Amino acid sequence: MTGTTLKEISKALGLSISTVSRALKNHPDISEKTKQKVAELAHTLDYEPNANAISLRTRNNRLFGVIVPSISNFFYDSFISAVEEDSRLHNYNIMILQSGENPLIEEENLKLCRQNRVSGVFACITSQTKDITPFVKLKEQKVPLIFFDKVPPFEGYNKVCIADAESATLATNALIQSGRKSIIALFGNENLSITNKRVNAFKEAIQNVERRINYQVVFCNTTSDAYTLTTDLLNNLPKADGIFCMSDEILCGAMKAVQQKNKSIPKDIAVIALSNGFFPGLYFPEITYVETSGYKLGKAAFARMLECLEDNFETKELTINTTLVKGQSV
Amino acid sequence: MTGTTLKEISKALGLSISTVSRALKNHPDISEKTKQKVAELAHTLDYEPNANAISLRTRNNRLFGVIVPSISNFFYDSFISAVEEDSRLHNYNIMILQSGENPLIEEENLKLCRQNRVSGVFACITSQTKDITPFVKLKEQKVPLIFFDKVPPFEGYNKVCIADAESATLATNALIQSGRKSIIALFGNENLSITNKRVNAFKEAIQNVERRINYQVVFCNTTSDAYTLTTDLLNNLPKADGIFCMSDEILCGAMKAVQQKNKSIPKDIAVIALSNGFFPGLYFPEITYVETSGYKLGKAAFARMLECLEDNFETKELTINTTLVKGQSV
DNA sequence: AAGATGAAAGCAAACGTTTGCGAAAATGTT
DNA sequence: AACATTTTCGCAAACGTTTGCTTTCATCTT
Repeated sequence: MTGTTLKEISKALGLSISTVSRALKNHPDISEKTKQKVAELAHTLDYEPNANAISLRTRNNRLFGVIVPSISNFFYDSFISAVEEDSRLHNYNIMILQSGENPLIEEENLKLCRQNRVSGVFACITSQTKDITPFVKLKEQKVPLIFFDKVPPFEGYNKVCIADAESATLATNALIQSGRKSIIALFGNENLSITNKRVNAFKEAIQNVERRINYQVVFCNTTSDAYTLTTDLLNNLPKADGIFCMSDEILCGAMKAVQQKNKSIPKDIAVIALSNGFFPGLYFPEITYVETSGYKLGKAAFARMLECLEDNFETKELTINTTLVKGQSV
Repeated sequence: MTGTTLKEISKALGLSISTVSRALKNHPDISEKTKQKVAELAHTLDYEPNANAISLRTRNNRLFGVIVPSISNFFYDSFISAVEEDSRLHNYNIMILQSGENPLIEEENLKLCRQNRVSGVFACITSQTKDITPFVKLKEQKVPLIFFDKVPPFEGYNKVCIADAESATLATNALIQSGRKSIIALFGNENLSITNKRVNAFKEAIQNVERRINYQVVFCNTTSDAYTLTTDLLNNLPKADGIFCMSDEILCGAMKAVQQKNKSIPKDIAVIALSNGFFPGLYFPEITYVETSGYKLGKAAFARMLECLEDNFETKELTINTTLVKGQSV
């Protein structure tokens, strides 16, 4: 029922528990002969160390908490995959927690992390999160905390982000260079700094060009927001010839509206998105996008975590570069 | 660093550890006065019980393992959400593990579950999984195991599945009733029983109708498989007027091909899918689908888990009904 | 007033490991 | 042969809880 223990093995072999423990860990103090015997019996008895006991004793459970608004999201999924991959490599486990855009659940999740004495936490805050004191508690307990993607607007934390401004600039310039004159620009939640950075970069890119370019900026929180807003805008601005989508969710909504209007891409209208790459490949023609790679972000976040585990004091803000991936939509 | 402990509270208050422990649990043996004092200090000291110590002592860590091929999948995501929701309600945590269609990682994940002494496991096997002895170990240790969706073809296990045959029948009949005469039928991995059940139901539904209906069945493992195969078939069978998609992955691939061919839905060709509902809503016109709800599946699986935790012996095979959700694609 | 009752709290063992230190046995050194 | 050294192993405490049992008082009963 509860699995073999060191005690059982030690009894069966007439050894002490400590000897068995050391034998299994290949400790030099133990002779090859006993190591053999122990290994054998452990195997036939299907011995599996009790992770809880180990964590308790060593005060290190080799577990990371990963907190995201939702796992139904290819961006976070790829982030998680990257973290998971590296965790496996370094013999860590991860506990994935969703906060569903609800700060209360987010706090619950943090409590879970603390109660499980995780070795570190990767967190992407919800767009509703104003108060980050639950996160501060972690910091007080010296458990490394890496914010990623959606990060709080405060100093003194580790942050790993997409190069928000750069990515928006890249996308906007692509639209400009294809000669578009009237652009619908769809952004996400207005509360987030990630959104504002992108909006500003978008506007700046447009102002940097001599030619006069019309644009309309709107904010939408969901795919269906994006759909209805795009539909409206397409009706009100019949001359619109370009759509800028800040995220995959938005791209999906916008594309539905474009399909409904029966606009031809890229002849009638160009579409570009900041994206992880999955959704753009789903459409025909494939959507041109600026890659905001959750995978790369995850790799960077993990590397930073490892640094923190060694020397805990400093905090850093990192940025992941982005690249334009050409489809046929611009 | 390591958080407040009962010992610290007890010392500060001149009480014994056991008294503090009982006070925090509202045990009747403890007076209201001390309960107050303890609660207060615990709060100001930010006491959080050490989950590892509790699990070790009580041999019950209130943790479920959830093993899926991938979380980048709306079906599994919604399954996980359901399980998570109910787990939260019952004060359980879940450990989400991806096996990435790799039986080796799947086994690793199971080992993790065993080492963490989880209270139960929800598992969806990979399409490559032939050998289920790692799962058998769990059974031997009397930890409840619920297979869901993709389940092994053996007796004596708890299984919770979509009504595979029924869903395929429903979808096929919808195609038939709209008068389609030449159907492209796209299915997933041929190894899986889930696939075979659906194929058979599809064929049967077609044979049950008097009218002569052409069809072509193909198997595809990925979205891009579905895309290329659909493209080919659309070329070879210009008369094709219906597409049956066994899953969301397949739907996405097929739709790309349809968009490329510039076929009009539903005039030129009807499209129907077995789906969780997310992707069908992304297209215009919205795709008609038979709802194979991961959410409902999760709810059922959790309920079954709870039953197992009470009386461990029996095993059951359950089935979730499906319903047709009308879009404008048929 | 003496024993019985009950309320409130403490003792100590246990969960399964890890690990510093000491003990015993085997080997080496002169 | 006597001592020093090394190899091999065991003892026991600790990690932070929970819980059966005991102890200590204050309160009732008669």
